[in-house]
Amino acid sequence: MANATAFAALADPTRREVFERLAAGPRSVGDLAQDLPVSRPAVSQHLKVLKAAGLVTDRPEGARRVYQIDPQGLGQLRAWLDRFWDQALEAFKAEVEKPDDDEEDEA
Amino acid sequence: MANATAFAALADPTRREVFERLAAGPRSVGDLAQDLPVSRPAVSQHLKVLKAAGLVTDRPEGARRVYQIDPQGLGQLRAWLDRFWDQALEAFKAEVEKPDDDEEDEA
DNA sequence: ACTTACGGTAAGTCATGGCTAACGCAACCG
DNA sequence: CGGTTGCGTTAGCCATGACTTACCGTAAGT
Repeated sequence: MANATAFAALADPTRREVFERLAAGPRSVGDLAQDLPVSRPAVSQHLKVLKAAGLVTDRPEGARRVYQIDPQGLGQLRAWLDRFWDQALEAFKAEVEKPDDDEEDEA
Repeated sequence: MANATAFAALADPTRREVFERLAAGPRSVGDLAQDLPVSRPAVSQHLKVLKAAGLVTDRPEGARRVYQIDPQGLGQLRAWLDRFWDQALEAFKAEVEKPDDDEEDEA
């Protein structure tokens, strides 16, 4: 499952912070680290994880390195969640509509 | 942010396994643990986390305890992701359409 | 009431990973 | 060219958490 890494990536609070900042627009590593409570290497590592999860892309811009959101990874996550949503909701409805007796199809 | 716990909950592979099994329909703890590679207490702990994240609900059924998906938690997660999707996509488009830079890195 | 089944909790172990500090490398500028 | 700036990487430390075994409360069956 490809979104396994995506979930793991977004599970970390700092990483989500980085990701949210990136959602507003492309930023460089040092720029991101400047208004975050962690060091620059920490941000760099987090970006590495986000990149591996397909959530961000990096582009070298001179000496700097600019990171930005990768809509593809986010889209995959969204697609998985949507599929899951349908399945879960269906099972949920089926359970609600059966009082306490096991009637298969009633409504 | 409420979905912080949801992301953390779904980040664990075993917990996602439990959650997916639950998506197919309500199950009891022992039932779940039976076809999972972990012990019953482990499953119980995972369910506790999922419940705290608002992803599942539990209902005592005699001596058993039946767990099922909570569509509300899943819906919140979906809503957050959707909002985020719009924001990220907009920023992404704005960056691509920026004229004074000629990079062709669009998906 | 005793026994059996089921689940949650406590304690302890072990692996994962997030963090900092220190180093190496490449790109701008004088 | 040499100094400076900006990033990535490595090594090591420490906190978090996933797991198991053992135990206890509770509900049903006899």
